[in-house]
Amino acid sequence: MYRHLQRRLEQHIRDFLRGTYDLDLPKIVIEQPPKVELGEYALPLAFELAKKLRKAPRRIAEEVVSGIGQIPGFEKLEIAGAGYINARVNRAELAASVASDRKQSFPAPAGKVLVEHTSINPNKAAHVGHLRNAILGDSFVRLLRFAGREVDVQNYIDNTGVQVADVVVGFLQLAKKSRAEVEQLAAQPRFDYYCWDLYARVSQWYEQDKQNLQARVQALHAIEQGGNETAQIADLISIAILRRHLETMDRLDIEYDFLPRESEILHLHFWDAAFEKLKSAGVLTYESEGKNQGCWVMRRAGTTQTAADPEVSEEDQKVIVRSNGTVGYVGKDIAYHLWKFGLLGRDFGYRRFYKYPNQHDCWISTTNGQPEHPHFGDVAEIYNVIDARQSEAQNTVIEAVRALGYHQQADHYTHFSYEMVALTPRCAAELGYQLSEEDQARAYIEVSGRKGFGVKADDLIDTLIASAKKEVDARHPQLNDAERREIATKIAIGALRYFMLKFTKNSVIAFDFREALSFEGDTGPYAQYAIVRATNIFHKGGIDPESYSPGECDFAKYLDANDIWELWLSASQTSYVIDQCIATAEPAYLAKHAFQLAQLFNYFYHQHPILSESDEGRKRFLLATVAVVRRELTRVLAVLGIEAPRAM
RNA sequence: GCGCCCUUAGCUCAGUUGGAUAGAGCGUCUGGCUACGAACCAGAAGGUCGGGAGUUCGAAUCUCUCAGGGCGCACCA
Repeated sequence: MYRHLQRRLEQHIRDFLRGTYDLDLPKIVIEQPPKVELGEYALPLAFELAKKLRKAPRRIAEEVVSGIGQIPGFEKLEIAGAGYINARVNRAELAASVASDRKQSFPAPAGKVLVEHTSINPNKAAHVGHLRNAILGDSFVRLLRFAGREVDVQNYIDNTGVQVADVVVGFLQLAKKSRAEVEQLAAQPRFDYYCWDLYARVSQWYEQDKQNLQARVQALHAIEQGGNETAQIADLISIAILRRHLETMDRLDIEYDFLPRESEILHLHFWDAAFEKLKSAGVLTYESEGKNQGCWVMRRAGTTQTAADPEVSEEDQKVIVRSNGTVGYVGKDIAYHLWKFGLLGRDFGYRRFYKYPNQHDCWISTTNGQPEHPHFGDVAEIYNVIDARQSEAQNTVIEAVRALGYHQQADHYTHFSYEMVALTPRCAAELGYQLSEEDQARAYIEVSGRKGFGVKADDLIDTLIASAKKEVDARHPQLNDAERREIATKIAIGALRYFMLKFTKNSVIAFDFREALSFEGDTGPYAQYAIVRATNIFHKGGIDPESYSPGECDFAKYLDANDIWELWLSASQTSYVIDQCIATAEPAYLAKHAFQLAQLFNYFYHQHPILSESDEGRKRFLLATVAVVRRELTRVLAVLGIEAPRAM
């Protein structure tokens, strides 16, 4: 509703400027005044126009205010300070509209959106860094769906790469396991933890003697070729670990629609199709001499062509096809992304792989698939949730798409980049890792799967649940254990998801148990608690919060109070904030909004006793306020993937 | 060496399109539960927005420069 009024205001301003000054500004800045007393929208417009119109800002503001006339939904425009134009909405009208939850429909852009996230190498347990990726990605999916977009969620599985090969080497060379034994181990509940340790052991083994790296090369070869025992073991491992990852993410309500695997990109020859296009478009060039002799290369993203040297210098070359004829990761990624946009002319085979408790099917790629399957790919926009370290590789893929002439697709290819999660030295010490003096002095230390250094996702979730459970046990002894566990789980998920979302994407998270385990202040449970409080008011009053309607309610009479009005205003902004989140690819703004709404509500809750209110009209109004905040906060948290428990 | 990112209160972070007195949480100190449950609320202390220059009516935000930190720059993925 807030968003709707803002657009209306903007339109009236535009019409006025065009009619009076014959001006068409590229954008009209509309913001919120520092205090609600000043109004709901602020326009610094007069400052910008002062020079253009050769008039004092205040004078311009006066002309706008007196000339613009009545705007539906608005009370009036006012001049403030040196020339701000503040707009006051009709509070009662806006409140009535929010209370009845009237939706202003905005048509969503056409076309499907593809969000790729998680994409963990299927060779070890997921850790905190992967959680940030998955939670950011899943929340963005929810944001898009809230805005009415159709979204495909994909999780790319690199099942034929070095990392899987390393664990295969671990099983064969270090653990001396047979295929049957690996199969048995893979059926164990925490097979991913076993592999976590084994992977670290293999990495050490390589360091002990560089000769050992031969084993990796051989395993990698065998896996890529397929049809042998090594490849079968690799497949066994990657499938089992993948299932574990899906289970871990399912604990956080994160689901996927399709799991494209590198093995199919290889076996279905996606690269061959892409290679032909890239060659004929001249995107790739063959190097007949120099250090990249015998390779097909393209210009690395971020490097620029100079007039003096139109050829791509060796420094700026990215090898796409190696001199032995095999294609590297970036090449496969180009092919994969042409498929995403429906430009490759080939498709995966599909089969069902995983069924979520809600009956939703997750599909996986295969060479010979089922005839009936959903249509994946062929989308209008893509978002790749991949950490910032890979931005150069991502940009190279985008540039390849662009160089093939697909400008529109390249413009709708977003590297949803985020910074890593690292551990504080204290956290590392708590986990029992020995740190060098140099590392101890750092603000944070990068997690490393190779070193087995990191906090495993399931461990973190378990710790959070246990910690929440202790609190719930103490606060709600009357509930049975299953009920308390259910509540604790929701609190734990709320805390974790919020923690990963409250930081903006380009801030490195220095992970620390103390902060992540906090349930107070700027946390998920704080917002959940506000909902529980709101619900309790209704329950104590014997009213159903979902169906509550204030009936005749004189909003105008009660909304003069700025503190309560601020709460209504904030509650009306959900769609507006969500638009901002999508436009900037930044879910953190919604987390901030949830916190602010909860904070305003808690203040209100403290200031205004409701059930004991003797004035019936005022009581209805206060209950309507609670109902609206509860509804909006629940909605906002749902977009963040957080649910409020029944009690806290 | 080249490229990208970061530097805001004791700590951890917001500040999206340049705009009104730079905000939160935690921590510290003070106060508030006979309850719509205090996982809460109120108040206090705490800032040369890394340094410098520039653009602008206006800069934490844009440009340049210096300093410090992080991450990339494989015929790995």
